[in-house]
Amino acid sequence: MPEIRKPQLIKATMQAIGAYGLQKSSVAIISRYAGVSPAIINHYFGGKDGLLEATMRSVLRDLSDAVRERLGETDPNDVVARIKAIVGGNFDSTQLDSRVVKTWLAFWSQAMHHPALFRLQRVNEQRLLSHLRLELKRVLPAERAQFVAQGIAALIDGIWLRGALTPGGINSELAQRIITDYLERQLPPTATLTGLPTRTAR
Amino acid sequence: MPEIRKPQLIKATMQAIGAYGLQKSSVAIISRYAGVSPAIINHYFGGKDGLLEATMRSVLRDLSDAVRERLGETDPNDVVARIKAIVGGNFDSTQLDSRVVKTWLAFWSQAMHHPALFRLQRVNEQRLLSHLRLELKRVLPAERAQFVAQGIAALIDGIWLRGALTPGGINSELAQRIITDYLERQLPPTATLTGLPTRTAR
DNA sequence: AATCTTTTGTTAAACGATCATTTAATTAAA
DNA sequence: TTTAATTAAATGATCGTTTAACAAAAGATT
Repeated sequence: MPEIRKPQLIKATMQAIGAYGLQKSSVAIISRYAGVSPAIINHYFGGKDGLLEATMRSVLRDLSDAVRERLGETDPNDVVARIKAIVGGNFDSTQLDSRVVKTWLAFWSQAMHHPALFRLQRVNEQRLLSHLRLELKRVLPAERAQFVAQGIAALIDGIWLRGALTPGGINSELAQRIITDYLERQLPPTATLTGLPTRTAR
Repeated sequence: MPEIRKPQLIKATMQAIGAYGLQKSSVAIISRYAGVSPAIINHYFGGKDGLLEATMRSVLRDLSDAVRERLGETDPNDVVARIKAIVGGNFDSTQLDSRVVKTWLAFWSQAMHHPALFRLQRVNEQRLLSHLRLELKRVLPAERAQFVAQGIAALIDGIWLRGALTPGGINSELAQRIITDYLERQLPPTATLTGLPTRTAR
């Protein structure tokens, strides 16, 4: 008895949001994408709200997995490489899919009026910040590490947000170039020596 | 015959979005905030969509005015001061109001599925970028100016987006400190001499 | 093995609520 | 007297959810 319906409905939710937006993604439309009856949403998720919350959890987990996987392939002592892994995970191809981007943005604005979603999103934001701060504290004073972590986090979200509005989507390569450039200018000159050669051009 | 209803309804729209979110802001709720009949929305805006578009135009104009006003009080030759003016305008107190922030975010996610709103938001994004690029080109090579402008724009949007999710709201002072720090590290050493003393601590 | 019973998964249909918009009437202004 | 502003009420559509019934699978009893 493998649970086939739940992931099926979550996928259908993202498809619907990608195509129609959250506002117009009724249970009728979502269930049509999944090829099932609308009533089944209540059976498995207790209602539409439960489905939306599960969908958001799924998106958050995908992001978390992408970051964790890249961190796992990184030398634990190479601070620059680890920060690049975190950044790269946030611009992973799975996160750039148009349906995922639209789902993210829809939940972001929805979260402000929905305590359950608000908590989820906030935990996610704090985790990114603490990941970054943890690495930066190895090469910067604590206060400065916090400051730079906020800068990097803002760059990630800002580039992502602006890219969501760009017809061509997010330019992952440019995004990482901007953030790497920021990072290099914030690190003390000695810190970069332990990492890979980071300067790319010019 | 001063047009009293239109601004009244636009204000009511932002109040409703701030309190209930865009999804639950029906014409009934909005008109209740304005103390008028729901039917009047169609009379003045041709429908709910027209009201939403007018509301977004209003928000965009307020931002544009805040930036323009600050630029007007700035020495045309002081590049650093002018960029700080642009940044400061984006973190003007009128833009930090909770209802405005929620309205912004609601429209941002709505824009992806609404061509009229999409165009408005995109024009706004491009204008910020070109303002920044114009100033930066006076102290940096064109290609580099474009690069840094994208960084500053991303920082503005990213800090603003993250602040929207923070219980305490946006920390305007910290926001400007992060961006100023970024700017200083991007400018050639000579360029900062024309501006005010910018280094704050440490 | 075969039949009966129970549980589980699924749906069609109906429900009341709410949605944006239109119509027709009323009030106020010109 | 005409025009403009405003509304109450009605309209049809769509919303999320519930109910009751059906189909399929699993277990239990002969």
